[in-house]
Amino acid sequence: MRIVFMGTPDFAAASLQTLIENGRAPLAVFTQPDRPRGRGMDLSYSPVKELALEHDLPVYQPETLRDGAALELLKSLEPDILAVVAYGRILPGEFLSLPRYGAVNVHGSLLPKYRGAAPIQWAVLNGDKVTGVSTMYLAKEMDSGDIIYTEETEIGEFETSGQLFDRLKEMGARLLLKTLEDIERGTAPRRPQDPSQASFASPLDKSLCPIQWNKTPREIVKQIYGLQPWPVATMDLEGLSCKVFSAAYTENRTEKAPGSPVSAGKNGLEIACAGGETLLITELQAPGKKRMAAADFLRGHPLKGL
RNA sequence: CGCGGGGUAGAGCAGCUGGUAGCUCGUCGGGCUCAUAACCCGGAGGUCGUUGGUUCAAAUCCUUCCCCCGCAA
Repeated sequence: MRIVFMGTPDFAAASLQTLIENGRAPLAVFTQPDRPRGRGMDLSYSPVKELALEHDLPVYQPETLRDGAALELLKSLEPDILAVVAYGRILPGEFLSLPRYGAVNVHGSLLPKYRGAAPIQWAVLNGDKVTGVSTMYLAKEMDSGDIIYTEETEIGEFETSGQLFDRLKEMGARLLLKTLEDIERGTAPRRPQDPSQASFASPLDKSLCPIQWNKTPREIVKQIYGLQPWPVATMDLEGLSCKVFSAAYTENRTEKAPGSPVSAGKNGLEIACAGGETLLITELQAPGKKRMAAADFLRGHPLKGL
């Protein structure tokens, strides 16, 4: 089967890796153009490009798919199927209908739930206990195509989006491999999504970061872990906007108003939440500093309110 | 040269309008206590990231390089 792979970030590279390892190396790889990134704004390759180059796969990085050139290029490759994983662009309809088997996609949620850009993060943020990955046929509307396979996994109570991301990218990679094999074999199922069950996972942004202490401890925990590795929950301490990385539940109750410090010690910084419950902040990062245990921070920044 | 913050005892910080360094925690020893992550007394531990310079004198001013971090992508 002649596969053309389209993908860009880490999540996509995992799928590409699995295809290569299992003798399904694509005949060409599309990925987003090199962009300046990182400190110093150096030009860098996407993870997919790095991997493709390692395996001497042809790499194409069109700036746009809509100028005709990209479509001609794809035609010349005569693919049987497009494997699209977090490519970063909407594919024009002609791309989807060109290959014999169409285009399949890996998505980090149990569709139709969490269509869109940040399905994994929203599953964590919303406190879901279970999520998963899906493979589907690409359709014009984002993430609305017919489902081929899904696979579930539990979300750990203190699992970050990043950790879940790493697990799901591997699950997604295996599911993609199975999907491609079964499509070629003619045994792949195809099930339309139930639009009434669809939800949309919008991209994350920094407005989600400040911790609202009038929420419950679990809601805040989910915010803290769901916003990692980016953009990271924040709280104000001594006038500093600190990133918050880890927290633990407590048995304590307090009369203090939500957001008030309740105790500060070697275990961390205890803050009042909704309903008199408290949350223990155990790891944070002050501006310009490294991430550190809350107890370490407290040594150099004794709180006045206690 | 994309913008910015920072590198001072094991840890986290202060000192930075120049005169060989201080706080909290930890650590070691002793004391108190039924007991303690409590308290008291005492001790150890730092070439102040690196290079060169200014100066009678620099952690403190200027300079080279290294490293860490945030923003932005």
